[in-house]
Amino acid sequence: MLPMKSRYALKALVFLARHQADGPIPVAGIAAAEAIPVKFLEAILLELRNSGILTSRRGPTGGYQLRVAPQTVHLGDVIRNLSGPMAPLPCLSKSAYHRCGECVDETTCAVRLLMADVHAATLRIVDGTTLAALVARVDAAASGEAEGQSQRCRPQEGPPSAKLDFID
Amino acid sequence: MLPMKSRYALKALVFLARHQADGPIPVAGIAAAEAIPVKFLEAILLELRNSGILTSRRGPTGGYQLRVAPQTVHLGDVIRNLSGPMAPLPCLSKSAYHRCGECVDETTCAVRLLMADVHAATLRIVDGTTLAALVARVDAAASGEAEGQSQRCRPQEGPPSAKLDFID
DNA sequence: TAAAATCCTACCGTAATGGTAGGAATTAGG
DNA sequence: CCTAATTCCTACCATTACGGTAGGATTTTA
Repeated sequence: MLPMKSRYALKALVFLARHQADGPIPVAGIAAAEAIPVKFLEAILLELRNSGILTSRRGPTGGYQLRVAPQTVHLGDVIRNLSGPMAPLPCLSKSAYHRCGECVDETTCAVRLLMADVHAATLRIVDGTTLAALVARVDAAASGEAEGQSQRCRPQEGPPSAKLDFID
Repeated sequence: MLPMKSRYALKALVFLARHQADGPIPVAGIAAAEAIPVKFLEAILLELRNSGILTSRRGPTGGYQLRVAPQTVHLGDVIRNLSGPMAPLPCLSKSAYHRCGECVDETTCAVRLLMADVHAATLRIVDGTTLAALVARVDAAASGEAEGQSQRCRPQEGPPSAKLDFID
């Protein structure tokens, strides 16, 4: 299960990406629009700011704003920042690796071999999708809704991305 | 994180698949070979038996044994049986669906659109891999270890599997 | 009948999750 | 300079899931 923290963060980021032009937006506004507990969202946006993806301004007319372009925000990094590594096994995490303890031989561990594929597939999606791409996809879902055409997730142009070095 | 319950189960099943010819194998034997807490494994194997994938015999010379062919055991079902549905969001689970509560419009929910892909990719792997295939892969890893050739997970012959209806 | 095994029920400590409470610091507008 | 709106920061807390353990009842073989 993706933790609420990450769910709320993604929702808030999509919202902020949509309202880039409107200047800083207060937490209360986002919370109301997305039905997220205010104080909880407050803490989440603070973390996102401390990790460099948001800017904030205090006082009246203050609020949060994207610091970087939505095209440069990789969703995997968002999830990682808030909820830690996503590896399904400790021995598959690059950033927080540690042996499984019970594992007799890591290179021939059945569980590891299976979950390595799962992990790789997950990373390819979450790290291969940017905030901009996600917003585009939501738009596509909104307009294509009637015709029922569910579209793919990566409408990103350019060469199929130069060897991303996925972390976790 | 894949729960220990499922990890242990997968290890035990691989072990049992390897020792199919040896008749029933007592819990203590598997636990010792795979470094799994005995009483915990006891409970796990019991569940696997109740779900129909293992047979048991009591008393001396008793133990556990595969009830079905390893080619028919889909690893996704094993995980589901022991640890419940794997959907990363409640609204993506077929077997335990329920709305996210905070979700304003489910069909245009950004989080859902993203995680749907992750979920699908995961199911394609865990439900597309059988116990037999996993054992084969471990063997491949064991022999290919020196040459360092990491091989793919599905050496299954036949057409690319007739529309599996993945559950969770 | 003794020993080896499965089977079953109950319990339990620890950590993570999903928040809430309360207030301090900053800033804009009047 | 005062007030109100906002971010920022520190604590706390209830509930649940996880990863087991304990103890014994039941079955079966030798």
